[in-house]
Amino acid sequence: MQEIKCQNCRISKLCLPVMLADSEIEHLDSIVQRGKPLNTDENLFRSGDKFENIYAVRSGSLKSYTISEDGIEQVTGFYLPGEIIGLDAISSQVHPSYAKALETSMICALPFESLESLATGIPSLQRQLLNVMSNEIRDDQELMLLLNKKTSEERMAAFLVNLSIRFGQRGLSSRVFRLTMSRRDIGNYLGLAVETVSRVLTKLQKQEYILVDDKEITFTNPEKLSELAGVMCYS
Amino acid sequence: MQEIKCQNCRISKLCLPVMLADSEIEHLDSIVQRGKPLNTDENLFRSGDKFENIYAVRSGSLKSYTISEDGIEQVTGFYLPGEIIGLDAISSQVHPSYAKALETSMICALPFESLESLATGIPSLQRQLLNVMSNEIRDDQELMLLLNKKTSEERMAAFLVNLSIRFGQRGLSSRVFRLTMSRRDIGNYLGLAVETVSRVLTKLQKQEYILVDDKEITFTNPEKLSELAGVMCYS
DNA sequence: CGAGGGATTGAAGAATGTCAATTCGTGTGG
DNA sequence: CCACACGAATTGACATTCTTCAATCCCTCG
Repeated sequence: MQEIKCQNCRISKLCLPVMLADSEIEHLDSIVQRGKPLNTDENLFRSGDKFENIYAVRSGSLKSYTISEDGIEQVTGFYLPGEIIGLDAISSQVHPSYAKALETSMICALPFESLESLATGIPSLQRQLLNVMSNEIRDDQELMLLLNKKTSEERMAAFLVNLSIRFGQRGLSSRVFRLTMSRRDIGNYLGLAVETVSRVLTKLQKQEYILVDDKEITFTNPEKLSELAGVMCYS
Repeated sequence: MQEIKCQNCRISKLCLPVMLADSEIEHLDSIVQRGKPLNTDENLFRSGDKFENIYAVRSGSLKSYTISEDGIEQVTGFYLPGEIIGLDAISSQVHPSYAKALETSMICALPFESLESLATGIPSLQRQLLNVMSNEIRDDQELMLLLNKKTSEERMAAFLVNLSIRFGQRGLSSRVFRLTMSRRDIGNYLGLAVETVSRVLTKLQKQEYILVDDKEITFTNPEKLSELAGVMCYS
């Protein structure tokens, strides 16, 4: 079996190596640490952990979340292969959030110190790092609009369309896909009660926009769904 | 009158120059462009504008906002002296949001190309840039929790306490301060109707947590207010 | 086979939004 | 200089969406 390297990683074009020359990718690859797979419900890191690495998802999916003083959980994002986790810890040097695997997942750890000094010598890497962070800021602002101004249906539609596009970018079907997160996680993320998520999904099904089979979603009317979502801005 | 430079800027310790050596600040200062003041309601940039600079607030205050396809405005943040605007444009090279002055404001423009190449030679500047972005990501996630899980009172309290702390950091009173934004902007930002903002402010006043005189807010019980806010995480 | 968590569905309740009227302050033009 | 108009803010009455509580179903796992 071939060794896993950035050079032969199928999703490198969605990950940090974008825009890097072959020799530069080799440098990057040399600092990447690939551990054993993370099992479902295992934490990649916890709030309060010392910040040492940022992480790229190689396969599987994760959720990030914070827990407030009063113990309320807030899901802040879902991460698919090629996406970067842990950027919110850079300034404080301590993770302010948690990250947990939604399914068995392979993770690439990038020691931040090494990455930072490597980036000093590779402008396009430095740039890509800023790009990834800039995207995250933009997406978070999009999400704010969603949470502030949209109805439960619009939120759900936007969520599904967003996921669909991201699956598509990763070579999977954007029409049929499996949700790896629970209804509870979705509701938490979108600011809705679990029951509301359920209701909205059945309603969207009755309108024949989607087909719901437990975790499996099929788009039967992607146009209408996108329209309802108000065409979110994607990375 | 002394020329305005990063070296003698009172808020440099809150801005990009943090952690920079004197000689490095001089380098940074050399690329900073300081234009004429921005008047109330003037736009610093608009959505769709080509991305050329990021901006540091020198004095005054601004709001950033997006406008969705259906014309709905979403206020995404308020910026005080020392804070950096425009980071969400880095990856797309086009501003995805608007920025508008809430009062007469002085702005420092930092040509991003120059800043980027300067950062390559000054690791602590590169680092500070990442810090600022990391902070913004963290704060946005905090805000998400606020919008998703908190009542109107808690949101308002969190908003006021956050502002209070930021004013304090800038050498202003954290007990008495003036809101530069309208009730409409506050409501928009917090995901509340203007009327709700009004009602909540009067309610907080009746509970003797604060004193409201139009735009002027006085904290009469900061402890209770912070408690209600759930002690947000600040940068 | 039983237990438990996830999901769905129904009914009732609460928080916030919407609509409408009023006040207040400010700036503009006669 | 005053009157008027306009927008911002406040307050009340009502409507709506979503939440909460509760019961049931279903699937998985021990």
